[in-house]
Amino acid sequence: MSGHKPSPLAVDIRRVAAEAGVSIATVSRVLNNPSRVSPQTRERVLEIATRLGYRPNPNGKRLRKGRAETIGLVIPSPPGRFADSFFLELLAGLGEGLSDAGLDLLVATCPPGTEELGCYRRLVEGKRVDGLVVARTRRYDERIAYLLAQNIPFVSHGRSDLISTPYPYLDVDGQQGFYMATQHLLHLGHRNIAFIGAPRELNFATHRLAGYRQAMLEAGIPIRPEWLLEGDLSENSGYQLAQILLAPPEMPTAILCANDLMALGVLRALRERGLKGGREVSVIGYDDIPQAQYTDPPLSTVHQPFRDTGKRLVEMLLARLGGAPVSALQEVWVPELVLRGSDGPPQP
Amino acid sequence: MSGHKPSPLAVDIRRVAAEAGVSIATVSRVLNNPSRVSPQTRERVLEIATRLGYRPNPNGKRLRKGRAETIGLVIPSPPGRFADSFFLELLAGLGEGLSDAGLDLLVATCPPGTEELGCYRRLVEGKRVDGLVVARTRRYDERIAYLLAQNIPFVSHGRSDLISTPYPYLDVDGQQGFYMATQHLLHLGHRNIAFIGAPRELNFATHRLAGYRQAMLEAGIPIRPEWLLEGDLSENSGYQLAQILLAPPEMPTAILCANDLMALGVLRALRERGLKGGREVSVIGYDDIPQAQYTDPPLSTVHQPFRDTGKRLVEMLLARLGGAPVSALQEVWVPELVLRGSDGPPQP
DNA sequence: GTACGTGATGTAAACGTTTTCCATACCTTA
DNA sequence: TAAGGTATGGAAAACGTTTACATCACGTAC
Repeated sequence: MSGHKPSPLAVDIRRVAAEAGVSIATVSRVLNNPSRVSPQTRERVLEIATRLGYRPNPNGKRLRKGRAETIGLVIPSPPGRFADSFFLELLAGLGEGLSDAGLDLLVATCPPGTEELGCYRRLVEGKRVDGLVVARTRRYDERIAYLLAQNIPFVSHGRSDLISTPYPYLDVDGQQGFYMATQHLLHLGHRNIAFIGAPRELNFATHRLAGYRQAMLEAGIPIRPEWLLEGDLSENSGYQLAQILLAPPEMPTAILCANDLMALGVLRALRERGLKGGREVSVIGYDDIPQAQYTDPPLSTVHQPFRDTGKRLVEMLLARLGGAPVSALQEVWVPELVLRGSDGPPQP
Repeated sequence: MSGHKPSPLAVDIRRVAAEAGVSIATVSRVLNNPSRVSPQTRERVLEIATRLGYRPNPNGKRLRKGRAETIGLVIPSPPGRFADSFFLELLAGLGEGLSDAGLDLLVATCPPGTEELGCYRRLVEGKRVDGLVVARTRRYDERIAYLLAQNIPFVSHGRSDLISTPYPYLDVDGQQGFYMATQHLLHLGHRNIAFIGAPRELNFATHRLAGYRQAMLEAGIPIRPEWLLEGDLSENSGYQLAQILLAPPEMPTAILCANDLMALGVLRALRERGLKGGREVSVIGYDDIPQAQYTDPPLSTVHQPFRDTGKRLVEMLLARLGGAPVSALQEVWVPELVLRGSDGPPQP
């Protein structure tokens, strides 16, 4: 019992050619290299092709061209998937540009126990993709090292510090972002500013921390080690760490969080203690996730334009596939500090 | 300036055959139909194939077999993308089963302005996928109608009411879920239960509403029209509608929300008015998104096993591709009511 | 001893494109 | 008018598989 039969009359290039009274070569040329064929026949073939609803079979094309006409994105295994909206926005941005270029987007999620690199191997060594987008870069990123070694085109969202060979990336400058955020708090008069960071192996963790450090250093304010914590980017983690920070004897007057989710947790902890974010304690997050507008108080944060990022990443990858040199494909964007209600001058 | 060169020595089936001293047909058989070849040669070929790291070129295979070896998922355009974690969990579940089966997952996101059906057309008429997963079904779902008409295998997450031809689906019974939730509230003594629903065209909206209606009917409690609202599933929408419900003269003692995000909004509205969820007003959501555990109070809700759903959807789709009859591929799961802190007996 | 099934392998065709090479006809130019 | 360039289109090879069919050797049954 066969579940489905293939479409009754597959209309292939032969059919179009026959109908138009030309060779298949001509039909192919009309579609891929229109200038190589006379206007009259071009029109005729085109008309017939659309009338018949002809769509070149992608597999034939791919085989002949030796390309997959597909780019890949590997989504890390979900235990540790803390940024849902990030990936979906990115996906949306990627998809948009790709379908315009006639490319497909292959998404692989590596199963929980699996080595992430294995997913990449499968995709590139199995010739399933022409290029890749690498997200959530780590400080030393073996994925990037691997792709460089294989000499396969890719672009990375975020840099990887400890890799010497240049490669294309698009990064939003987390250092700058948190430099601005910290400076803002300093200008408001804060001196006791705590920092809840991200896991060290993630590259942006280092950058955001560096921004905080730089601002504090410039202001001549020493950083208390007990106010320098590291969370796992989950809401709950922010909540837990806030408990530590808010315990006596001395509380910070402001808390900087490496992402919004943790900031949400901090706000929850404040609320439970009857403290109001933005009054007793200022809180600033990073990412500007959708919920950030609706917290109580609305969360001040550093905005990342994920969607635009995705779109640009596609452009860069396309350029790379087209042979553009790496040096032209390294961008660092400056993020924007979005002040809502969760920051304010310190209580006297 | 070419961005990258293809791998220096592509190892194809010919190479393996030559190395093993057999014909390419034999190599192919070893990989696809091992019983057709003698144990000795099978071993030898296998050994050589792995030593050389041979991977059949997917495009050759796909062309010959006339299949895409890919299944598709269309993610709706993000304005209106209210369930981030839903799609990512689903993706994770799908991906897991698929890579085991050697299939790829093609994800298309239709650009904001675009007709969603167009994405489906592109995928199936362009022969880019062998099958599809349809998510977030609508009451009359043109996508399902289209796929049925095209006779292309698919499974749907959720049913579509107004389509007569049977098709494979996996649904979590929202009616049952909210029937249980409402009954629970009734048992607690609530009589004034409001309902914030989802947009009517979404199929689960109808189901969840029906569960509420059924329980109220059985209890002999008339439903007040002013307590029957419809939101857009966003957190903010829940917040706005709660303002209406909480306005004098008379407030409901419990509010049922068609999804957790809106329930979060309701909790926020309560908080702002100094009311405590679960004491003054009970709130129950639907979905059990990650944040639900961490709200204040923790949100009582109806749990949907998205990940398992994704895994099962793949199994069903595979079965369908293998020719299983539709009648064996229709499942309705019973969800689980998860009681946390946001429900309780009504205030006297 | 001939005929025949059977198991193992090879040959070659096909899948649907793109692209290289040729052939033809035309136009230009000396 | 001959020579050579240019525009146009066709024939055929190639991309890397899978699979229908042919071949061959061998054991078995009569």
